[in-house]
Amino acid sequence: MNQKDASSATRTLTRDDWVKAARTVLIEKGISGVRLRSLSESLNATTGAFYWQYRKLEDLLEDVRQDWARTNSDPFTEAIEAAGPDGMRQYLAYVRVLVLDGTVDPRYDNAIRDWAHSSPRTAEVLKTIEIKRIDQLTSVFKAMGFQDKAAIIRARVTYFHQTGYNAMQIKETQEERLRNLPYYAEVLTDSTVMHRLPTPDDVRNFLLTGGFPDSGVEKS
Amino acid sequence: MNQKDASSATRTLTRDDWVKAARTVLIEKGISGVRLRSLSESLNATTGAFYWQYRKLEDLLEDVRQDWARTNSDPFTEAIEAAGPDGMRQYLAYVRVLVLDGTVDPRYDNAIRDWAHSSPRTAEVLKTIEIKRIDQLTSVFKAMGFQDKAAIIRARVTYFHQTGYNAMQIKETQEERLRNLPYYAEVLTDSTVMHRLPTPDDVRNFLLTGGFPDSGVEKS
DNA sequence: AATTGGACATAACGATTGTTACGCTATTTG
DNA sequence: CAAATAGCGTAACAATCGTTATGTCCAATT
Repeated sequence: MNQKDASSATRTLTRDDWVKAARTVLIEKGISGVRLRSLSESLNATTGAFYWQYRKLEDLLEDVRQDWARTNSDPFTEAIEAAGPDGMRQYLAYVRVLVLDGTVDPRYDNAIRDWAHSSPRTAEVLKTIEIKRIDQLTSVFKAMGFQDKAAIIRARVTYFHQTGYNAMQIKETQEERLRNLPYYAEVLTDSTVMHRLPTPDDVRNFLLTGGFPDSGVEKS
Repeated sequence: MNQKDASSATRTLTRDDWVKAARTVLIEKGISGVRLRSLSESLNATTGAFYWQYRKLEDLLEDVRQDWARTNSDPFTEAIEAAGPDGMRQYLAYVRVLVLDGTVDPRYDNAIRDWAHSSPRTAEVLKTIEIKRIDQLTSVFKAMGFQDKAAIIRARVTYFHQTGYNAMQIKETQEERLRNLPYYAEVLTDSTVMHRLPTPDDVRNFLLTGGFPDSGVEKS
């Protein structure tokens, strides 16, 4: 029943293995599913192996929090910064990461938010990241031409909307979601440019190219 | 150390006492805080008292789910139905329950949503209620004059927005929230009528009276 | 070849969980 | 007044939790 498989070399679990395992369980079962013995089982190891890498469970959990802070925020930051100075292009980059990229897992956000209700430290990390995200969106809407107050409000509605959408585990195909996008975009950005995109593929291309490559994005 | 206080009559705990205690802990500590012994302590009783009222813990938890389904949904239903046929008045009634009434506790919603991630039965109850709520909001926006598709989208944005707002435990005074309301309302309903309300008290009165008592609500 | 140390497995500890069996008491019933 | 039952308290059960002490094996070093 011992591990003699997986090549002949000595198995060496890394901290990253534990973080990945914990993240998977956290996402699928919530923080109450993150137990030392089941974690160890999923890695074909025992609790003794864990305490070789970590001094206590809390240390692993802190690594998970930091992992989330990076993997679920950096893609947005990078995409928006790469979109240039145009606000609408920045917004489209944001939506592209949300809908088309596979890098960000919204269920990870949900799990962290749930966890935050029973863990002050998690709540602290969450709050820090959320303030960063909303500030980011605020600057996007300012770049679109909205005044300070209006930009803050739209950033909040956009972020709350996304949070609520994720929290509800909506079952939609990507096609449906792309088809609905112009309607959401109209409410959130007050722009109707995306209504000129009749098919989901049009919407997809629009997001991937960052808007019409010829005319740019119009604003009144 | 026995109970000889609280008048001379025999203490008689009801199922409702247990439900209320469980709800309080659920809201403040999450489902992982709902433990038999601490529940019993909060009622100055022991676990033996619990098993006189319930066969098992799950039976109490089901009562909590049903309690939530009622107390956090009925007020919206009643307010909207009492608002008459005008869509904007219905929307204002919805917002009034949300912001001014004290009957609905948004943290109760959060707790249930968290719980749903680790409890399939809770997820089932939650989904049922949420479909009901969005359908309700959809009919409100239809009454406002929006076409089917647009009404559904606005209902979702509104509900997701509310869900996200609650999930994030925003710290705002009621005054701030009232002051922001016209901006949110503009985005969600595409109406600027509430911008004529300069002070929080104006917004409050507007919500309580269901709109301008003289002119009604204008639509193009 | 003998020794050492890294990378675990094994097993047990105390604490806490839901649950159950049983004992007690005050009120009601006959 | 005696008996019965409702309404609990008490204590122990097995299961599970994080944690620790100790044992074991393979690889690298000397």
